[in-house]
Amino acid sequence: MNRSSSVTKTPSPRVNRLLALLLPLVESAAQRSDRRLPAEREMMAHLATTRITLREALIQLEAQGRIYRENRRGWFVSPPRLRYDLLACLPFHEMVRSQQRRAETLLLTAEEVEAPADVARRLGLSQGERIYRIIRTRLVDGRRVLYVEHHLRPDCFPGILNFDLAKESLTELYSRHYGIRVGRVSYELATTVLSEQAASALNTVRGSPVQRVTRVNHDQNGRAIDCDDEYWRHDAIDLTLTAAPQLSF
Amino acid sequence: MNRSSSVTKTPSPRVNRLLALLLPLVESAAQRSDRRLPAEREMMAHLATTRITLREALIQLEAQGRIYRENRRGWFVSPPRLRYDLLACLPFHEMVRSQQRRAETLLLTAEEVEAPADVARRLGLSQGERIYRIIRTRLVDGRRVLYVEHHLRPDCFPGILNFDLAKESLTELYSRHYGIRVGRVSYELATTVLSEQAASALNTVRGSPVQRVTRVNHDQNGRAIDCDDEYWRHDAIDLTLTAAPQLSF
DNA sequence: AAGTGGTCTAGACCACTAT
DNA sequence: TAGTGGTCTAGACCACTTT
Repeated sequence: MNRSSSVTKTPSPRVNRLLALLLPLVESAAQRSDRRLPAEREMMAHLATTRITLREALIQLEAQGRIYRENRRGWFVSPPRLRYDLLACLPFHEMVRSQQRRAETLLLTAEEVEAPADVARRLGLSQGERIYRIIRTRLVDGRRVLYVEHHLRPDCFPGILNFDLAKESLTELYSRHYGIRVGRVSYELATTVLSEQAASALNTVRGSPVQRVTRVNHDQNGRAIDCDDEYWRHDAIDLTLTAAPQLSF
Repeated sequence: MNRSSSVTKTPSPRVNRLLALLLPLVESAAQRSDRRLPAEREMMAHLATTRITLREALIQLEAQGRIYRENRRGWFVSPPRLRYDLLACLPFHEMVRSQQRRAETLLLTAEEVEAPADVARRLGLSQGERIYRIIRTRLVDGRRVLYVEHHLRPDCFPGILNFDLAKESLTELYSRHYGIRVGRVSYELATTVLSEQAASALNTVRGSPVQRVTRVNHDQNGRAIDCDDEYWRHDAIDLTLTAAPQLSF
């Protein structure tokens, strides 16, 4: 059988054919309540290909944001994305609820540690100064989509580690108990991969692509008070933002 | 030989070992003028592994943004990232020059076409209306880092296709010849993969991750005048943005 | 023509999840 | 314990780039 029926120089590789053949499987899995795709060996037999080749096609679909995997559990069709408006600055639970989705938060650790170099730089501290670090996993409709590390200046938030950090919004704690309101935020966005720890917190695997959102919050007086490192499953969000351009520099 | 000397449940897989072994190679390649890594088969012999396993490690490094590939040419160490301030709204050449880098633009096509559904939606047109589409590839220091499709409302910019679109900045054409200034921009950001066409324009390959930046420009009166679909090699940019949060919705 | 990465085969064993 | 995905082996041929 001829792999390329057209005159293009590059023959359509098998993976491309597979991508087309997989689409109906994806669509029918999207109808199922668990959104699960058939087992790899099943698809491999059905599509008459090798496991490595099939997996390459699946990884393509994952990179496109159409499917995702849970470590050693299987492949699933991605639910609709959450809209994440960078300038709205909504607390996570509010953002999720406002879109008729269900939010959950798991607290992994909350402790005082030495500031890593990049955190110290962003908060204007010297390296080795101590900060509060809060690590959480956040879920939307039961799916783990976000791994986030918060780093707080302890002088701004004494005793904050004693609150129930799985339930409370940090933003609300800031204003309600510390009288601090966020006056300016700066973001840094990049595509990257998860650390081993973050991957296991998201039930996923080393290689999957993620969207990193780094945020530094400043108070009303322009002082950096905390920063976040957010790692989102990239298929889970639509980052948006609307603004009038700054006229100079 | 024991692959895991600690008590962790997950044994460190070979790919992790490879990643560590590859770092010195990456560092020494970063010194070379062409920034090129050794050939895969050479590294594979040097590191005593298989090509598939080696390639998996390389793809990891690519996903981390440390190295990149050019189709069938080889692997290279990524140069320092370009800072891309979303709110600065600088024209490409200016943004690049201001960071002491060298910018180039290649014009691929400039023609009138029917608006695709998503473009029509973003510009507030009905599907099938005609628009100007300009497709360009942009380079930084000789490296192809950006594939961008512009879609323009023809009623705003009659005759714009006759300008030298490889040299001229669209933003400047807008204000100089059409008296239009951009009053508001809205962005949508996502991680995705390249189409076949975009991949070949960037000398890269189907699977490589890219950062997509979609922008809709509005004029002083709030009317959508054009939109871009930008596809950046994800290791080429640092997206940044600083703003005061909006107080309600 | 030689060398490069891109793709593919046909298996295998392992760690972990689900039952 | 059976089934799943994760990892790995040892090759092969092909399209394209470079010499």
